[in-house]
Amino acid sequence: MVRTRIAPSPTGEDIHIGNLHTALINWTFAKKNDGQFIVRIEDTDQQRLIKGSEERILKTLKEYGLIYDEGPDAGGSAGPYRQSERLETYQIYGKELIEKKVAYYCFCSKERLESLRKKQQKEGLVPRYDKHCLNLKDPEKRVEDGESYVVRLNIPEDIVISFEDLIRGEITFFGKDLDDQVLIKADGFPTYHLAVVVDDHFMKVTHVIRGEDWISGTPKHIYLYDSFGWEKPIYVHTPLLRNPDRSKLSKRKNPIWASWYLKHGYLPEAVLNYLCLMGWSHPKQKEIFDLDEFISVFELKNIQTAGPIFDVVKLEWMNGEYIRRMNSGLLTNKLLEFYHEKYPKEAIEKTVPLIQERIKKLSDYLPLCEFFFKMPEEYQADLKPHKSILKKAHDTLAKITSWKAESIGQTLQNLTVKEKLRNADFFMWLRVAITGKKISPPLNESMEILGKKECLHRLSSLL
RNA sequence: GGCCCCAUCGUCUAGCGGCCCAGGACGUCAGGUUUUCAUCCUGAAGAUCGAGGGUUCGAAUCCCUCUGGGGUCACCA
Repeated sequence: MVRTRIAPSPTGEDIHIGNLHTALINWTFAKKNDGQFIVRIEDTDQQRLIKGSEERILKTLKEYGLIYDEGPDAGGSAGPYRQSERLETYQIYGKELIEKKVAYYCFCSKERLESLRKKQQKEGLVPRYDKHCLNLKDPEKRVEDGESYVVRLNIPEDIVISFEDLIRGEITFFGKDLDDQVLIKADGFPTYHLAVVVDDHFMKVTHVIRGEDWISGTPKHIYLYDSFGWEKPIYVHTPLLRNPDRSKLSKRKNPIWASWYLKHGYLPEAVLNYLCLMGWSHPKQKEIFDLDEFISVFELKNIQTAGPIFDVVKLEWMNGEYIRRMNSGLLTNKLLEFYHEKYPKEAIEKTVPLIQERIKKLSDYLPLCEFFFKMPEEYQADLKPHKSILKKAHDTLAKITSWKAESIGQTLQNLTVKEKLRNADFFMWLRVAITGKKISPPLNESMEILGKKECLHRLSSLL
């Protein structure tokens, strides 16, 4: 039985787009194998906790349609799914490690650690704990006396730890390069390294699919699994999404919160489709496909190891493709929802055929179509020199009995011929007069939708 | 800096020893259609496959070295 998981920590505004990427892979792999996809909240850092973060992460995940089988608000037999609610478990296994001499109590002060680190750095050494507390006489007594302590992993200097990464092959680390990582902090909370191993084991996670920034932490996890005598999961370290300068995707250089894209008019299915293409490609080189298809053709082994740049331009193109291929009723509803029903459905419905091929994001709609809902407040061209021709246009249009795009167009066309005007000039003036803008949906059709009365009103108000 | 990961057009990628003097997509540029924009159509530029050595009859594909990029080195995840 395949069980995958993502383990976001509620220390940000929302789920990171990179985490959404790994969530997508975890979810897809679970689906493909009729397995379960779990969300576990890693809230062991009490300092960095952000209120409301967990709720937003879970909400965004749902908005993207990555529905989890088990999680803090979904239940499941391996719960609780919030690490802050599993503290006793970590305590028990921390003790077990101490008994097995795999871990030890450490009473060093922050100050000592700080000066040790400074000294090592000064000497050009890698900052590492010096095992100062490894062989204390009676540490249990000091713990019982209430002295502040942490529990550290005791990594032997001469050990060689290797593990197999499904897409990267064997990766080897040496004990001398690894630090005696803190497993249980002074506040009694575990650090990531203990919690992740204990939880993945008891939650029966079979495949640990996470970002490559965790590779260097993995040997510690391996050492813990071996010490407990537990079966290890299969590891897959996915490539990290990058900024255009190839550094790890960051807030400064990119919108990183997954919900940002939704708020700015991107469709969840388009974002997910684009994410599919980050470090993976369709066997038939297809670029646009839905999640069902992704599930059926996806293979973990085909994930690329090089870190891809997250290119918003291509994402926009893809979003535009999704909008283009959508049926117009659906697009109407999406727009209605996107603008919180601020505009009447019937009105949006009529305009959709005009703009469906012109917008790439839902948010492109309003700048293009706002003139349908209200008079232009400003005009992108000076119409004063063209008042007389606009007057003629007004009077000619006033005579039209059947207010249809075709007859409007024909009437205006005749006018340009009669007045010996260039189409491009005349229609631009009229376009600005009606819409306020130099760029708009097709003019005749727009005028038909606006209605005769409103069009004449807009023209006469300029005269 | 130590350790680890990675390396094909600007970007996402195809490629698993001969079908590749490297294919597709985004983007860019030029032309056509069009009353604006967008769409659409046609075409073009764009990668000495990071560099240098091997292995081989033959290498983008295998090996080594170097270079470059990235990650990680907390009582953060």
